Amino acid sequence: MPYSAAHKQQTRTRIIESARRLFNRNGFEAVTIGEIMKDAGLTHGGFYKHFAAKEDLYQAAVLQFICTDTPPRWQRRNIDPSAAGEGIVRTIVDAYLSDDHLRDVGGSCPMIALPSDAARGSDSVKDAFRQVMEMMVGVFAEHLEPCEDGQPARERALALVAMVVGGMVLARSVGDRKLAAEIRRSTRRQVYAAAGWQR
Amino acid sequence: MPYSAAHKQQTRTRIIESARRLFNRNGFEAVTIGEIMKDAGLTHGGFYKHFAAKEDLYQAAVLQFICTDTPPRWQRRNIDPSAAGEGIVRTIVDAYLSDDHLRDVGGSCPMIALPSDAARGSDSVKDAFRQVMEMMVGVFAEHLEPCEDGQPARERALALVAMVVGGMVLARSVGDRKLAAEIRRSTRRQVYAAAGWQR
DNA sequence: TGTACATCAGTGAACGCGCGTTCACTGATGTAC
DNA sequence: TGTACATCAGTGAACGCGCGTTCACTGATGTAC
Repeated sequence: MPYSAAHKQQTRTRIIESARRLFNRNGFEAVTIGEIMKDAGLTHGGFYKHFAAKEDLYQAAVLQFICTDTPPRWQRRNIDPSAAGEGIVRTIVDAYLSDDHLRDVGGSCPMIALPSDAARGSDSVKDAFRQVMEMMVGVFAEHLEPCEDGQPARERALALVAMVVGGMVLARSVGDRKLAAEIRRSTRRQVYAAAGWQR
Repeated sequence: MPYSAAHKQQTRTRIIESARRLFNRNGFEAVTIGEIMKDAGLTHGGFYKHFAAKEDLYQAAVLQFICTDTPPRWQRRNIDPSAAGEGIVRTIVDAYLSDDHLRDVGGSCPMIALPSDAARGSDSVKDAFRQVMEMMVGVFAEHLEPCEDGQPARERALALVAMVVGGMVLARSVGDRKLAAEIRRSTRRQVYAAAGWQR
């Protein structure tokens, strides 16, 4: 067996990483196989040794966000690894709504960078989106204190995720930097109020 | 002057309406000039008598949502025209998060159908997005009761818009109908709680 | 340890195709007389 | 009122271009002896 299985796996991962970054920036349609392969240090023809078709990359690129060993800078810089309990959720919310995340289009969460692309995509892309969302909802629900009014943790987690995703999606779409900052600030305050946190 | 100015204006509007519907369904990139013109009952060559380039349609198509005389069915069926005060906001929120809106991709709000397309678009598309958002924020801020904790009306309006947009964007992206319904339900309850409404 | 071999990841020219845009034209319509 | 004319919205063939995909090939590598 020439070229170890590990070598092929590494190349495949490199292709997916390049694809994720480029898709995040320009969408599924606008990015070409040639661009992805060039970014991965290869030529376009080799693509089909790893994937049957361009579409097969979409799901892999979305899932890469929750499977990667190398989280993007906006996560490393803004998520406090020593946080515990509700602090975990709080530090994730702050990172998610951070200026770093807004600007890091290539490394951003796919729910922010590719929502309308996914909505038009195949069932497999949508399922990848579902997995990303469920992961975030799961972390939120696990660490949020139970609500005194009896609201289920999952319901509250879903609403908080919708809030931060909506805030970032709008901030990215409106263009105006000041307005984008205002949207993120308002969203963060509302999340804090809904979760019963100070400040 | 052959063909009245009104006739040309009508044709132009028809093209924009077709474009808005098709863009909402398939995104800016995937829709062809030929498809749009065919949908408008014309042939592709005539497009350039109305627009200099395909890209010029993007802004017009987004703005059409807030300039049209014929609102989509999910608005007509779910928005109560007799509502007053906070009831106006409540009826808009219910319509926005309705099953009708989720399913009516072609007639949906561009903030739900085209967010990632807009984020990658030109300044003019982003400005159209800003106008759509500001219109919704304006209506919310105008009719929401002032908050006892001193939160500015605009800040609360922005957060509520982020919430309903985020809920719908996620509902459209995950594919699973039941999960989409759960997201919308959780979002609606959180909006109601944040606005201090009953139920 | 050295060598011949088989495998298959990666290369790059070539393919068919459909896109956005152009352009010479056609013919419906408003206007002048 | 009727007719000749000028305008320009709309037509459809044609264009260059770049895409996704294919395919004959090359050559780096692990294995057998």
